[in-house]
Amino acid sequence: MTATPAVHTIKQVLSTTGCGLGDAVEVRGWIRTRRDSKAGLSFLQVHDGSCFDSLQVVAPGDLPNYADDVQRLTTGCSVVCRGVLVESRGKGQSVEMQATEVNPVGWVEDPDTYPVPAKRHTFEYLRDVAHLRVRTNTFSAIARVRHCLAQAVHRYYHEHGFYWVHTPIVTGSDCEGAGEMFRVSTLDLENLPRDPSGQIDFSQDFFGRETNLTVSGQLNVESYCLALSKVYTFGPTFRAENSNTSRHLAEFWMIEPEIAFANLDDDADLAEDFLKYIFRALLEELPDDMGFFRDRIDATCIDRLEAFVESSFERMDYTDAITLLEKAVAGGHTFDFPVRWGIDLQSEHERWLTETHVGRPVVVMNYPRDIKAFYMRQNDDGRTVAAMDVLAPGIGEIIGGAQREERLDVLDARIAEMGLDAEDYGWYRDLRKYGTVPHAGFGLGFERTIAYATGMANVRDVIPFPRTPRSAAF
RNA sequence: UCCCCUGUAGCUCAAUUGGUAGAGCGAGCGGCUGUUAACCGCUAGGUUGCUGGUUCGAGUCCAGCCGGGGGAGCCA
Repeated sequence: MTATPAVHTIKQVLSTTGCGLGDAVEVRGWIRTRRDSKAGLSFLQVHDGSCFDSLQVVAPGDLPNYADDVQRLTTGCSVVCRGVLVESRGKGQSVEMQATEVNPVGWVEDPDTYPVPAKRHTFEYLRDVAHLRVRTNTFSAIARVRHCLAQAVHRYYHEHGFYWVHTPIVTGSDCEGAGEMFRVSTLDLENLPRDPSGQIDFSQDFFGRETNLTVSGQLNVESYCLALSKVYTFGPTFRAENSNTSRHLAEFWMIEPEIAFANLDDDADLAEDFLKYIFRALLEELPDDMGFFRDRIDATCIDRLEAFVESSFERMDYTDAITLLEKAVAGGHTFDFPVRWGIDLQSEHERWLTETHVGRPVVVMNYPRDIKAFYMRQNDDGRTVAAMDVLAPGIGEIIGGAQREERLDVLDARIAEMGLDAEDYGWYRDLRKYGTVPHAGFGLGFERTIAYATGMANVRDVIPFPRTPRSAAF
């Protein structure tokens, strides 16, 4: 009576960790391809998501269910395989399983209609079958990269003394900045309650007020920063902007650290150190997946990340960036949008700075106050604020951050100047009344980070189930 | 929201000045093979996104609608 073989992941089997050649093991997964040999055996490529590579399972023709089961296996079927690990006699893998049992678990009922057969597909098509696209090489690799980077984010902050703060998903609308938001309501859309003046009566809504999905955890995380010193959020955020680009999602994940007793330079230091840390982790932990992206998606992605973690970010003042752009124009370069001090940098300007002029990430700092948000700290020159954007080649703005205005009188003046109602910012102003300190933070778009790291061209393909205008299937 | 491109077999694409809708891949069957982007043969598979218009005749031209992609703006 042979003992039941121990269950192993394909990652363990291929790296012979916890098992070795000659061991009897069990693996569980899905068929990628089946190749029959009339020598009387079949080769099954089995993947289970534990690593990039699949395991070659050699099913001999004398298995009792060879004709009834093994030869009917098609791409997508799930199986439990038992057998002995042996050195492969073929090329393409060093270890394979000589199977003693191949047990189908779930069949593909009609191989002709299986949405992801073993052939090339466009990413556009695969978005229509997002529930199955993760069975492909590309999307399982993306899932592992996403996990790796998310773990690295938490590890970095944990190791550096930051606390992860769970800021709310549903927020009162008062303290949010500009930008379209998704309303959260339990009111009956067919029969909205009205007050005497005919306005919708939100006092009858679930929260007794207007509420929306968060567009940023920043304001909330500032409050925790001013008690815990170093904090961050990492969670979903929602923008109802009708943005149709390869860089925007209606639902995306954002990382927002906030540090107390800190200025804009500290903020830029943090951004640089943090990004290098997570990319270094990715290069070290997922060489196989990154190798796939290099070979099939973007030949330069590994070189780019290696250069990224080795070189220092270029830092320049907005004013100097404008001067550089003006010199480029004087030298014959043409932009669609004119360059002058005071404009917000257009995508073409940012691309020129990071791709053409510098060739690596650039931190642009100290923007004109008139084009930035009310909470950004005013500089002594009276015309700029301590804001920064990190621009990366190929993806554009990846980080937006600022030192926050910690002086109540200056903040109030700014609120009034922008036509906002100070009453709406009561709790936020309290943070300046009671033990205020200089503090700063930034927001990093997680999907843009993944796209940058892998060379994937569209953020819709680096999140499992993308939400975009007119698209929320699954 | 604006500009451009686009919609033909399960998927990726052909189809000349408007004139009988094709191929590759995938799938099924057979052959061959310790195979691995396999290879060879056969077979199945289509109201050409929808609605209307022009025409003897529309995949092709026109209008509207719907979907997809790229860019811009906004931003992360």
